[in-house]
Amino acid sequence: MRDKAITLNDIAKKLNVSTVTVSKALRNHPDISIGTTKEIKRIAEELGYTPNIMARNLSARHSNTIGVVVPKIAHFFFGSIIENIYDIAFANNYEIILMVSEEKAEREKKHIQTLMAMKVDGIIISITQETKDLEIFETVRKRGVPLVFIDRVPEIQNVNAVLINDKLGAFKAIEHAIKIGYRKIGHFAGYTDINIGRNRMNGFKEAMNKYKVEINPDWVIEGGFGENYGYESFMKLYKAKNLPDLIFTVSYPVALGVYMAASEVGLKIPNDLDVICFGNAKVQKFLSPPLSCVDQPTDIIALEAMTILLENIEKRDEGFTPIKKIIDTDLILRGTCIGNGKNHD
Amino acid sequence: MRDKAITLNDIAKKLNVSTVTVSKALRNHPDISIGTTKEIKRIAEELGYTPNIMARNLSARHSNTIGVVVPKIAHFFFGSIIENIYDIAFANNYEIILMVSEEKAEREKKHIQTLMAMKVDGIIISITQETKDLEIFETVRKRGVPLVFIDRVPEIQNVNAVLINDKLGAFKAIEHAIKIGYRKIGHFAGYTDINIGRNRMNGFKEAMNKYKVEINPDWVIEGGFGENYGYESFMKLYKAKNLPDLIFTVSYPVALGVYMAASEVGLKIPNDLDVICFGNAKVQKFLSPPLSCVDQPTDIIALEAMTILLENIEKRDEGFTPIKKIIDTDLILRGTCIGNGKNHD
DNA sequence: ATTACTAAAGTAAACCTTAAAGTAATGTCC
DNA sequence: GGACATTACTTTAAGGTTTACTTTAGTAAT
Repeated sequence: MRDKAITLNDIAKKLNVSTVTVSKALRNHPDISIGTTKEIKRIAEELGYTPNIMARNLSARHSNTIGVVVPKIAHFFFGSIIENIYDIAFANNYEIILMVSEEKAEREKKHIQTLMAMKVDGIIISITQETKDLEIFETVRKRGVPLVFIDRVPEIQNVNAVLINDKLGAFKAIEHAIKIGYRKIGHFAGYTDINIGRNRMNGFKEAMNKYKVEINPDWVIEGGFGENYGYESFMKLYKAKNLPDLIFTVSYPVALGVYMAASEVGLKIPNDLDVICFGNAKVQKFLSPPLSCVDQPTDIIALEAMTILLENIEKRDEGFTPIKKIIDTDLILRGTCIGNGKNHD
Repeated sequence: MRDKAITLNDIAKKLNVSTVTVSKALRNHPDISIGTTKEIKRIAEELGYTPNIMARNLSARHSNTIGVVVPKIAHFFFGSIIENIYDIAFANNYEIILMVSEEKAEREKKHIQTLMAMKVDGIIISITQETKDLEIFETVRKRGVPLVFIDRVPEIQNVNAVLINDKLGAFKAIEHAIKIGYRKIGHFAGYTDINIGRNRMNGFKEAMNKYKVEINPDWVIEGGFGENYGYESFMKLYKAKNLPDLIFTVSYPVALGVYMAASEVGLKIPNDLDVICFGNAKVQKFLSPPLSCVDQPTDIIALEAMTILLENIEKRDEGFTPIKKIIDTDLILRGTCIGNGKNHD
């Protein structure tokens, strides 16, 4: 059934030259005369030769491949970052091996091991919300595999990281909310075990403290980054008849959960309850009402991460000092948190 | 800087056994005694051995890897399918190499070549909207690489394909629209060069014909699957003061473009203009109004595709007869196209 | 005519793993 | 006690490519 793949050797035999000559010719090596090179390329084309990348990589001891590990993929933030990473990789002649951890630390660890076994030239990773065991990252470092964290970073020093200014972003959102009159502000905070959750929480607190607005602990709920968590947290407060006027959510899906819950119980956003979230997705402007948010520029994150990684790969034998980039956010105001809610009774 | 990676040989030397003994021991081969196996595993662990997958694959002449090529990734439909494919692959001990063609045929071709060079065991692909040159697929077939098309399929016979029943899905939507009273129905049809566009168009026409509703050619516009195309098509009709009462869009992003344009010019959906689309995304229920649609079950598509592919891989040397699966759709009615628009003046 | 160099190739070895075949020591059976 | 199995290894070779080194023939310089 399966045609045996054409190898350098097949071409060599056909032309009565050595394998190495063919290998060199196809790579335009000056050792080989122009005539021979042409002839070899002609035959290679004719036979439909494609190099065996596994053999090439084994010989070259690297793979021209970058591993990317993300917790989720059917999610605008990661989808968009990944797409940008692919573009840059493609332009630089790298292949991407994408792994999806599904927010599971164990799976993440396995993926990283696989990537190292595949001899990827470098790794870009955004860790799961439950990643606690940091040994694997130490192993990566020991092996000298260039590594860049994006967005979600574990508590280790001296690593490359491209981060969002989560604290300032959250601060800006809450500051704005207070300025337009809100006082009863809640925060659905995701996991504060992880940097993004923790820093957004800190930004929230800092703004509240700065403007001397009391934080009601009932309104600050931790749990996760997904829709269901937004839904459940809302319902918990609703059943307790203890809703704030504005909820600041740690992510866009959490806000979506709130939207869904609110519509289910007949509360109107932004009039009965207002929402603003961290994280921007294309569709937010199509929601009812359009959801205001703190925007994280995914293209810049991807570009910075790839730039650092490619540089590290190039200089891998010299060693390098870790780079930490912190990307600023913009507050995007749409149909929520703009002063038409309960702050204006 | 970089620790040289530990190989089988390093372990072998340390224990004064042969490389092959180590290789066998680590794979629990019965040739090796329990004691030796234990000892070898202990040392392997101690040294932090990870197998070199490239060497293993070169030796095994396959890669335990599946290539996936999609036109887009930051898009709910593909994101969701990919996520499902990853899950199934992970459960079956396969790695996924994901390539994103960005709707560019040339890039797609290059990706497929790369995947073959990487000796992937099989390929799942959804082609770009501009793919015309089918030679590359013939090459894949010749090389005996198992291949499954999903959703978007080129015009070739005897290939594996998992398709949506696009025609019937579109028919159902239009039939429903006519039954609730719509007569002035337009269709933003994407590209009809490709099966999904063509079949949805056919379903549209068939329903219109069956119920003897006239098709106004001005309202049937081709162009693409993205938001901008929905936006522009709408604006074209709006400026010509020639809008239908209902627009059936070929994709969910196109509908989003219509939403955006409509809100920009101050038209209310569904009252001034109604919309229904092909394709479901999680967020549609959060739109204003919630967008009704023809649902494509991404989990089933992924499962069917992977099932066919894995079977093909297993039986690759025996040859196999191509399988074509056609997945049925459901009409999901939310806040649009439910009989509260212009059909009811 | 000898040395020195260059162009265009070839040979050997390495990358790391695995399958297949071989070996030596021990055990089993009638 | 000779034929045959079994156990626990080892050796050899193969997978396809590349890098480093060597060879050969021809040209140029002295």
